[in-house]
Amino acid sequence: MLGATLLVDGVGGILVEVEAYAPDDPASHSFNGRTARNAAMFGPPGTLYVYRSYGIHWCANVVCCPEGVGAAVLLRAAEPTHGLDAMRTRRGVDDVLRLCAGPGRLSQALGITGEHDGAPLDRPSFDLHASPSGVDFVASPRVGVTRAADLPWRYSVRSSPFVSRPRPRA
DNA sequence: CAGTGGATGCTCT
DNA sequence: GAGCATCCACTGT
Repeated sequence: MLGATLLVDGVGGILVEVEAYAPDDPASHSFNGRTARNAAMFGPPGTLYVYRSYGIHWCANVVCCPEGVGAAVLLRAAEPTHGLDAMRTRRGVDDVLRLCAGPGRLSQALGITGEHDGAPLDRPSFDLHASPSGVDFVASPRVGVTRAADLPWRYSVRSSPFVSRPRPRA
């Protein structure tokens, strides 16, 4: 996922920070099995899983495992490349470094909401372009999780200024 | 810069 | 009724 370009209605950028959530992972929404909320996590690869965070924000994940497994990758940050004006309007922020730096911010900038939960990414209005090979990345602990906090499953493009805070080491 | 607290809704106990 | 895979504004150095 790192280095891939994700666009929603032509607006988006290059993914520079993601987090993995596995089915046997106490921090994963799928840990206690399938429910109404997490059903999209059990869909086929390429399915979008969107949930509401802290009552306010939307957070977007991409299913990257076979159907029925219940695993997904949280999209945490992107480097804005397409539709900067639309993103600035949606975010109410001018600084390009803060448009997509964080899962709630990224979803807001790309216009992703609960209506997109369960949507397939290989169809309009989405565009997902594969990353170039050989992306240089760093692994670090996941942000904001209390269970399985030791797993270094937050992956960031090394030295990218577009990642969220707290900034990963090296 | 670091630390604190409020907003706010839904899921699961 | 607790607990969030968060963000922003505000405080004090």
